[in-house]
Amino acid sequence: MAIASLAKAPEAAISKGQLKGEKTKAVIVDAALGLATQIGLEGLSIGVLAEVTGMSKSGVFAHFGSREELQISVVREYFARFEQEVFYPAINVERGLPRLNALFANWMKRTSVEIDSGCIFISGAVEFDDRPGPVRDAIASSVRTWLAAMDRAVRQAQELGQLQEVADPRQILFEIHGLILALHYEARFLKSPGSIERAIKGFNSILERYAASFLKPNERFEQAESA
Amino acid sequence: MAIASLAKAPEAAISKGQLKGEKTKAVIVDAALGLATQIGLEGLSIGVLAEVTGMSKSGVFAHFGSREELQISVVREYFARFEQEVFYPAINVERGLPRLNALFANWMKRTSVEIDSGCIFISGAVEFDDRPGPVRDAIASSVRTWLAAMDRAVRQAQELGQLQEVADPRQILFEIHGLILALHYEARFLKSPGSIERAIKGFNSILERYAASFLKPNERFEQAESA
DNA sequence: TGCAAAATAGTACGATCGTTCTATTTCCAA
DNA sequence: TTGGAAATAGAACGATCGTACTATTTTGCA
Repeated sequence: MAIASLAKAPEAAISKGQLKGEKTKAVIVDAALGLATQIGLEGLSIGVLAEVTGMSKSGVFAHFGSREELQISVVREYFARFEQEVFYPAINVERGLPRLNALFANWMKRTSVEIDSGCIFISGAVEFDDRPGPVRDAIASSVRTWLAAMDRAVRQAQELGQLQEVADPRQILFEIHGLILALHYEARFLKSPGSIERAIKGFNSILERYAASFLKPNERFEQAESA
Repeated sequence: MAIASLAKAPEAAISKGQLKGEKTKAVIVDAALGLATQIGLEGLSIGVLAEVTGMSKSGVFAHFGSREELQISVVREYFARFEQEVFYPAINVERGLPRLNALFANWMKRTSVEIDSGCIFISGAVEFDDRPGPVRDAIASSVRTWLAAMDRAVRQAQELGQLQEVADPRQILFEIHGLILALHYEARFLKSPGSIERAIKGFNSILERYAASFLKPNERFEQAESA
């Protein structure tokens, strides 16, 4: 089960039973994803992509029909991997705080990696701020889908009496989102050390502040591994 | 007194006693700033800038000698205005929590405007993540200068016994920075309503959490105007 | 094995980019 | 007012971009 209807499974299904074209398309998207995380979706160029994959410009182009369609494919693939790394492993964890912890832990793990590689949901948001169109829509709906999943986890923790019922889940989510964005900004751009620890500490502060009662030690976030 | 040594006063000193060239340079930088906030520093094009200002491409170009130098001029001008709007009005406010409140209030006010216009410190961070050079340096040093000013305000509040001495100022700053970034992201990109209120609420939560004692009502942040 | 279809390559286009070079215009102080 | 400097314009450059159009090669089923 995907987070929502946005996941397009056939995308980038490496090898197996697919026509040759689908396979090389997956290869191209994979290369494009690597490029886009580093230099942004707007930095993507079909010429460079052709060079990297050892193909001709028109050969690459033919798979997408337009640069915009290529960008959309990259966003979809990025979302699929995000789902795979961050969301899926956490839904096997017990509902409530444990799952919320797992979701945040996975999100942190991915953001930590992206300190070096970059995050399309963040760079894409800046690039397509003021530029309506299908690419912007793809990014925005991906992010909204993910934030909605986090929102559900917060509400479940409330229903289970682990977080205050009166707290606004979207307020909690807003503050968590801020921690991730600050981590990305201060670590990736400003290169200031200790950012990861500060994000973790901030998350624990939020949980403590909204906790229905005092938390047991094992319910606190300690760079926990998730299934 | 500037925040630090970064402010280059002569930049964009409109009219008065300057050679003609300096005046038109200021006009160009002003136009470039308007463009850059919307489409980013990388989106700046000398051709478009010439069109907007009614000059020739080479006429515009001659003032800077390179596109990179133009971008640096824009960053400096942006910082100068940020200083003018956010920093200066707050240093006349009483040290400690009042000043910290004023700094945050002004920062919020500016960020609120930038929900429509864009912020170069945020878009620039994304654009120059992985691109070393003088433009990146100009942005990073501007942001660091501003964050250092905020850091000083937090420490002063601690020295005055208004915030806990044991608290890490950089932790507090990290969380505040996250609120601003979340506001920018969720309001400007996701267009989700209520973001401004959530940022304010988050700021008050931070102050309450780190407060040395219970705060009097007038020390809480309520969209306060600053001198 | 053969043959249509799919996949890839080759080439060329118009546009835009930053930059250079040279000419022209405008300014401003002597 | 004039002359040298400063400011601006004009035209052209090589490079890169996305895309269209036409070969050519490769694939996979009958």
